[in-house]
Amino acid sequence: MPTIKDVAAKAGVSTATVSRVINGEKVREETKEKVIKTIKLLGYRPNQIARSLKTQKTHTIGFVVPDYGQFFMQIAKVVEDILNGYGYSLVVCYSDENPDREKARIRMLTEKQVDGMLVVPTSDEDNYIMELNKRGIPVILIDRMVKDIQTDCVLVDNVNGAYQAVEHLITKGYQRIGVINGRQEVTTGEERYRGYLRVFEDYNLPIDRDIIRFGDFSTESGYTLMKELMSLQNPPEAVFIANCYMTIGAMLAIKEMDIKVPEDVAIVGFDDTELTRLSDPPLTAVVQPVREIGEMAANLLYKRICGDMSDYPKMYRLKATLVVRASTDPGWKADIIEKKGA
Amino acid sequence: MPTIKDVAAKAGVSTATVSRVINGEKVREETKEKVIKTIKLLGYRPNQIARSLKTQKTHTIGFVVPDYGQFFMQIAKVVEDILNGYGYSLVVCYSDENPDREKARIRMLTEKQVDGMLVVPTSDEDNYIMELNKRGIPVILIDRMVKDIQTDCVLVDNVNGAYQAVEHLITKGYQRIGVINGRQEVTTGEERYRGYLRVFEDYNLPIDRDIIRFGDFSTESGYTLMKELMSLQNPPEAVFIANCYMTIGAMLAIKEMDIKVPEDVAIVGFDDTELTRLSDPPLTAVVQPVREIGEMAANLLYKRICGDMSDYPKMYRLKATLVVRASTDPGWKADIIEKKGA
DNA sequence: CTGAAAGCGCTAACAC
DNA sequence: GTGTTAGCGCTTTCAG
Repeated sequence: MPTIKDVAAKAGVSTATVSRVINGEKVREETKEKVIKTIKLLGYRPNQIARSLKTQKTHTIGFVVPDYGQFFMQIAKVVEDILNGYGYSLVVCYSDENPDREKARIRMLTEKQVDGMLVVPTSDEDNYIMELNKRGIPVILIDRMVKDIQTDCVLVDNVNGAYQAVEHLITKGYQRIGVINGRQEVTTGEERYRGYLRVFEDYNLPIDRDIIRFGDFSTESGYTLMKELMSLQNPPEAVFIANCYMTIGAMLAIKEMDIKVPEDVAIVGFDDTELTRLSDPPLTAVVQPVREIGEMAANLLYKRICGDMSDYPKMYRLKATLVVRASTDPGWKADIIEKKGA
Repeated sequence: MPTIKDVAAKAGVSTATVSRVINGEKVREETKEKVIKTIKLLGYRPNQIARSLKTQKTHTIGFVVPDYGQFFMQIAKVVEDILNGYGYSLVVCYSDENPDREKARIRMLTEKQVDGMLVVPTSDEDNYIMELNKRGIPVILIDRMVKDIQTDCVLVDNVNGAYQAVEHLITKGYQRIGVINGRQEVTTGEERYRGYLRVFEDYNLPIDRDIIRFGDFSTESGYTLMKELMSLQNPPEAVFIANCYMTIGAMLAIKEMDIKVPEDVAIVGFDDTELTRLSDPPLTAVVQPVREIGEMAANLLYKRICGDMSDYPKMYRLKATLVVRASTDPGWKADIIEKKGA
């Protein structure tokens, strides 16, 4: 690998000049051409490590997701595209919904000197986040909030999303509406539960604790809890499930128990995947604006990296949409193919 | 941020000593303790960039996947876990099945000076791969091979996988068996097609070009081609679909056309996802040993990074397994829950 | 407009 | 066992 020195020597200029050419600074046209030619000739590529050491910039940004499932990876994809466009590359790593692991990953990213970070926090406490901000590393929270912390974040209105889901069920005439909640230590989980409760309040309906369950967002928990619910003496007529993995688990349970949807129990899930459309029956679901989430987050982060803190702390609250399908509507029929978003 | 110099000064030793302590080299116990105490006191963290500049090692490895779908992300997860264990971190990026983009990502990783790379090539030609190897950057090919190239790779026996699938169909008594192939410029696509053809040869059955289609691995192509097939005057009785995204597309088409599986047409797909189990009906599929693929690849790469080239070039060929479900067997009934692998 | 030179923070000979 | 010192490859004053 040739270095800037080799280029300088071969071109008969100083390393400073070569550096200037590389960085697009003012250099006499003639000199510039000579340098560029030599660079090509030697196949020279600037050493990013050396450059980073000097400039304190790595042009890398980190993204910590709880898991590598569709929802977060779709976001990762749009984030990566946008950031690539700005000349940054993305390091994605997963926390496994585990605050300790999350902290470890963030620490790793910090040591790698990323210029900024996107994180989906696995807990609503603990604020190493502010520490990063203090250290001058911009961080954008995605999807979930951390309490008592003022920082940039891109969120979805989960209360409203859940509300729509449950209200739809009520409108459809379902009475005993159960819920499989996600992790309450995380704002999405808590907010969706809140949305569920609020419908009952607004409609002045009684709440039955028996059919309210708490899972951990995993497929397994969805499976177990759905089995529990449907084994009740008086099982729910409809169930709202607070995320996509639990919905998958719940559907597996239903399949296994030979229960008819929506005749025996209506289902409304959260998040949209191919599965929602292909499952038997296709699922009514609250769908989140994945592309927008990614765009807002990537652009906001870029703005911060560029030093523009003008509207800090900025909070985006995007709206989710209810998509009705057969799992809450026996008469439903797919007439148009819904295109794959990813 | 304190530097090694600050620590040295405060502890009253030389930077060399501090460095030795950090790197676990022999230092008098007394001195070591003093240094460690100062490190803690100052909250010192070694600057990885500086270290990399000096040692020429970044302790980072790159992974280029065609997409962020379940199959590759499951592999990424096991790879990341293993590599993390060895003190390496993983940068995953996607090529979008596009050779140019792939080249760009590999170039980016090279400039980031990764210590090694895992790549799922998007084409069976073009060998910048060897260039990397020559440059001393170990590369392991995953899932797909590059022709005329001798290098480490972890593959699945696709010919055999497809063979099992189609043979199963024949055993079940299906006669007109169609296929939706993947990209033939990629070894998995080509091999699976080869497996399909070989069954016909072995069983001395006629091949009908009409029901052989070529997609590009995408959901869209699966959708379109399945529609084409089923709109034929004489549609196939069974279809083998060469990857999971196309299977999804095909199932969407089937749903839309109101075709019964397996009564009107039997389906066997490739790769296992929750969808295979939840779709209507659950899908017979060739499942690849995801965990093993990741383990073999990560460990082999680590070995290479450590300078052990003993068995180079090593080629692993793992076996795929056929899992039979209702899409080829009307009598099938799920009795045990198949646990989520990821 | 260009060059000389001083580091960025760390490691690794090489001395002592 | 520990210190001195010369870089790793680049950017960036500061002179000229």
